[in-house]
Amino acid sequence: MSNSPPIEQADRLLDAFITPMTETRVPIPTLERLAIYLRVLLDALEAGIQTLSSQEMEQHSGISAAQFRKDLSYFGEFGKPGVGYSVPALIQCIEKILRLDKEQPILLVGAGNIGSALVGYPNFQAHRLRIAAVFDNNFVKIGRPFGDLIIEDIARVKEVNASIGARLGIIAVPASAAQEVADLLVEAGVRGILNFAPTILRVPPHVHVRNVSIVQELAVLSYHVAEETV
Amino acid sequence: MSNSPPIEQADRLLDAFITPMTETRVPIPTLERLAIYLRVLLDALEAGIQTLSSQEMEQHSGISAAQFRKDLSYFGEFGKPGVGYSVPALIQCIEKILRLDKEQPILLVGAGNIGSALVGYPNFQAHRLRIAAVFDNNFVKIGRPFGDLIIEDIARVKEVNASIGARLGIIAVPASAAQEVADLLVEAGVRGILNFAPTILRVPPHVHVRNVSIVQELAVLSYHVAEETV
DNA sequence: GCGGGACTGTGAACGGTTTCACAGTGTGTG
DNA sequence: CACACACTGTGAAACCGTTCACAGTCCCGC
Repeated sequence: MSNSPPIEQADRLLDAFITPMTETRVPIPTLERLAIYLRVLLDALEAGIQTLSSQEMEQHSGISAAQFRKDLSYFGEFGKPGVGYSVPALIQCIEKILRLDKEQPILLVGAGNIGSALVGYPNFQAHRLRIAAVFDNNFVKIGRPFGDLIIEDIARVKEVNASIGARLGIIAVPASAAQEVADLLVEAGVRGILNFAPTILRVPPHVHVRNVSIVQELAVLSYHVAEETV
Repeated sequence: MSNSPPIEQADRLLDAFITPMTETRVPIPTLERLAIYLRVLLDALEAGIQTLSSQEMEQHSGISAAQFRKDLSYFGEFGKPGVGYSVPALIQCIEKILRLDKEQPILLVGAGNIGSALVGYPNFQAHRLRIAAVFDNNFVKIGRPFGDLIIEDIARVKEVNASIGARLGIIAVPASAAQEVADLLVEAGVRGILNFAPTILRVPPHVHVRNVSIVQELAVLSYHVAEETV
């Protein structure tokens, strides 16, 4: 897998994440930024850039150079003083940290509009995120094709995931059904849920939930655009 | 418009937002939570609940009672000691704070999968968010119907918005076109942009941008689901 | 092989949010 | 009318994340 010039550095880097450094919890904002760095790095790679300094990262990502270095310091040492960061090596490191180095199967629940947008989403592939199965509770939809997949009965989610082994799930159903779906996903072994439904999900402590709320985002913007008028 | 029991209180509350209290900037996390409170309150209203304490809000929203009270304190005093908060009155207040009390027209750019999901999104209506026009640059799509609307040429966005007067825009186009679209939106008078494209947009300081990145969300979850395995 | 320049990694200072704890206030009851 | 109760609103403390600034390291040229 990739014999980029600085082999030994790459190996050193790839091992780094194994040691979770100290016992320090990694701040969630840091994880979110990691994904941004990765995007910039992938663009840089495409542009043929081999090396990047934290200064240059600041220009491309809008995140301060100090922040970038601090974020990486939670996981190890990835740069060379006087030079910067090897683009391909750092990509591999961040991918490994975020577990995007191996394909991540994902269960999608809800074969509606949002679900359609997700299965057709082109950016998943670059990050090895793959929607491995689609579920719905509408018997009219069950059995129909959906992208490359066939819509399955949500009642069978545990059964289906026994062979897939996905740890991530996406809930794209109406709010009224979301909690029920969450319970089924958890029972099927899912540990991380991306929730598009406007509800607070109750899940066991070992399950992580992230909510995507378009209305919430627009509400914050709505406040800001008016603020400046007053 | 609603003559709920505590009329005089409602009026007192509605005036409160006019005074931006002190010069204190409202924290963005507070604004984000405001939208969550609003959702809980609307659910409560539907369930016929007239009064809510900060304790009950904590149970329904997952946000601590102290946080809830502190958040509201940025805008005024909305509760009655010993009783709690009037649900209908507080709904009106938060709507007014977030400028969701009057219809907010929104320009949508990108008539693809995400765009489809957005025009069909049922939750917008409850918050008086309305997609007032849809644009694309693909001449095959221009002129076609899209939900209740007709897809217009992105080149005409300024012209079209002269009559709509929207201050909010949504970018749902590929990353390669996002910056160009952002520039056009800003020129058309948009002050707040919700960006679905995986790029950092450069905009003038008076324009607010919020990014929605599904990949980023999944990346954070991906980290967490693996973390607990080690 | 040595010196200068460039850039990283990180402890310490800073600033902003969240949490705490309690004083203040309205309500209902006897 | 007075007391007990319930709950709010808010200064102060605690916590966390960001920013700063510099010591340490590496590379390159001479």
